[in-house]
Amino acid sequence: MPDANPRVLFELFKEIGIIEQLSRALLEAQLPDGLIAPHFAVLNHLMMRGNGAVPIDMARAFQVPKTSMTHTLKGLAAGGYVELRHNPQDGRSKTVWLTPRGEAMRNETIGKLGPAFEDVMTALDANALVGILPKLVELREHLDAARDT
Amino acid sequence: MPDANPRVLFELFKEIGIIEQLSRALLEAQLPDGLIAPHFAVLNHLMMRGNGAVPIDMARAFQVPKTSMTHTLKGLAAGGYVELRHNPQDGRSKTVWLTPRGEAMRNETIGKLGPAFEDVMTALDANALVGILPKLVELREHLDAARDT
DNA sequence: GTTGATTAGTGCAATATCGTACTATATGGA
DNA sequence: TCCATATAGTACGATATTGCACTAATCAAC
Repeated sequence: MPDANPRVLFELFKEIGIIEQLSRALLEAQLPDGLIAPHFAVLNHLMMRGNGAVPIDMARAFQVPKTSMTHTLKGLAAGGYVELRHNPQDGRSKTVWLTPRGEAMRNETIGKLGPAFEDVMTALDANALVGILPKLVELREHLDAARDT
Repeated sequence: MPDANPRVLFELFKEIGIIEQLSRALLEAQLPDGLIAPHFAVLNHLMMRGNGAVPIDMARAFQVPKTSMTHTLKGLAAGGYVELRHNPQDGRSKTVWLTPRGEAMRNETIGKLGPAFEDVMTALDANALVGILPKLVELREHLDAARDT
């Protein structure tokens, strides 16, 4: 009979916290100097979800305050990785656009992570690893829903 | 045939990052004003691993710089949750001791988290959730080992 | 024992996160 | 149209994180 005590959730969250820390370090080791994980997350978001996103929408997607997003975008723009343009639909807001430099950096970073990622996949039984993803998604969705209540 | 492409690791780490963020918010909502997750982690560590730990050892356990540990301990000591004593074994270092106030606060915080944790356990099929823990431990251990190379 | 190298802790500076307050723009109802 | 309310972005201040440099204590080799 498995241990279904809520106490194991502490273990689960502790492991997740450590993995987050280690994977973030792995990513940031590949990023250009001065850029950190949130910068990369924005580039990736623009790439996957479409260029020209509005800052407030990204702040909501990442669940960070809009002031944090302002700061992150300022860093990316200073490095020439994104370009901020006026939003023709709404004079209060802007739109964020990947530059070729930003797109290239994002792709190179992913490429640099390849070997480490392949290491994980071969060392840990890829199928079993992929198998836990749905459960993590479920957990994330539950926490996300509970956040409002 | 499952998707064993290393790309799914991005998904995995992304979910883990979000869960870390949400669970940290859940914890910090229960902590006294001015205390955050690292403070709680120290109290918990002293409780589980034994009172009187040396700061540098905790810094290593949490894989944070020793300056960060100094800062965290200063906050806990200012609130009266821990007490710093000289280390009779080593004049360079100190030892960290839970106060009754610190122990009580840690226990109360865990108590306050109970309902939310039980929600998760009932909503998500506790057995399946517990089942992913070994795989997460494996992943953490692999990343930890790869950190040095 | 003396001395050079190592280690624990902390002050300081640079940057990150985020709450508050403010400005500019947009929206919705009279 | 006009005006009250809401929203997007940012400046600013408080606190967190962390690298560098320094001090004090320890350790190791002689």
